Amino acid sequence: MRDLDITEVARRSGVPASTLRFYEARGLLSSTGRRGLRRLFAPDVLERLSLIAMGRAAGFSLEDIARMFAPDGRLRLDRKLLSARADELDRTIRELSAMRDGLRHAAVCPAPSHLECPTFRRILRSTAPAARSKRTPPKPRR
Amino acid sequence: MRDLDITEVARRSGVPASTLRFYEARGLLSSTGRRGLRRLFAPDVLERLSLIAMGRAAGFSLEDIARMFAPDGRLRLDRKLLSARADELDRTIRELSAMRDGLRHAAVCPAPSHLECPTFRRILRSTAPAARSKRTPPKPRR
DNA sequence: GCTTGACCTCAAGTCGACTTGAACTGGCAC
DNA sequence: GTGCCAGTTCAAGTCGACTTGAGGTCAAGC
Repeated sequence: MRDLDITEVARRSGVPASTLRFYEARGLLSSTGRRGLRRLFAPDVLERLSLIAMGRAAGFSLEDIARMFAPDGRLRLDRKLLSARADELDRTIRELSAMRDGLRHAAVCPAPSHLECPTFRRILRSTAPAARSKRTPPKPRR
Repeated sequence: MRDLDITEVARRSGVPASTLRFYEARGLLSSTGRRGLRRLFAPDVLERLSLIAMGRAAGFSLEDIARMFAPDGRLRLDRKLLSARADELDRTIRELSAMRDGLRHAAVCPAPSHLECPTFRRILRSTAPAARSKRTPPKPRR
């Protein structure tokens, strides 16, 4: 397969050209050359973009992800790092599950004020220490 | 109980004074007066801070949270909003669970390169569309 | 009455991941 | 050969939730 120009990569991957340039600047991607000014990418950039998306979805920073690629472009995963992130996700999942249950309860709880509902108060108490953990849950981004 | 000064609130709640001032500016909190320059807060500010922490943990923005308090300070929860957030959390939890399983697998997978592992490739494929959802997983904050 | 130290205000900085804007350039169509 | 358009660069802006810094003020202790 021929190299793809940046517009083609953007179209096929759904990743905006501005992001592709940004990723290249961050060392996450490399272009194989230019046609005029226009960047060209080897076809495997699409797989690379999937890997990056997966890394992001798993909660790694771009910097972490950049380190997962060897200079030759091969994947170089640190199994310890992956395990640690899995543990982290596990904790998060537990917290979010409790929060989800609390929200569902609050949505149907008949108590006149939520502060009078024992279930609500229990969750409130269990959240307090979690607040100190300085952990922010996922947010949809534009 | 007497009103608490800002330092006392910070000490008891674990929330930095700078954050308390910030929350007040955002309308999430209100001080009852001053002793000299120093802000005073009614004791129930502590419960309010727990509610805010809970809201944050559930993924609401400060603006959302501010709207959950009536002008008189009472809780005014929008059950629809809570349900919607619960559904959102549910989706997130499922995604994170898949990701966690993938990470655990990758951490022990014996395939020489992860790209050769079928499990890894399956997750890679399932992540791709998720990448378009523009959803960022939770990150520990300092 | 003067120093001190903790709080005050307000503007600006931070962090991560991008996006946007201004000014420029080069291949392609005509 | 020339004009257009989609690319290019680089700096700056955005978003949310705070934190930090500079300079000001006040209650309290000596």
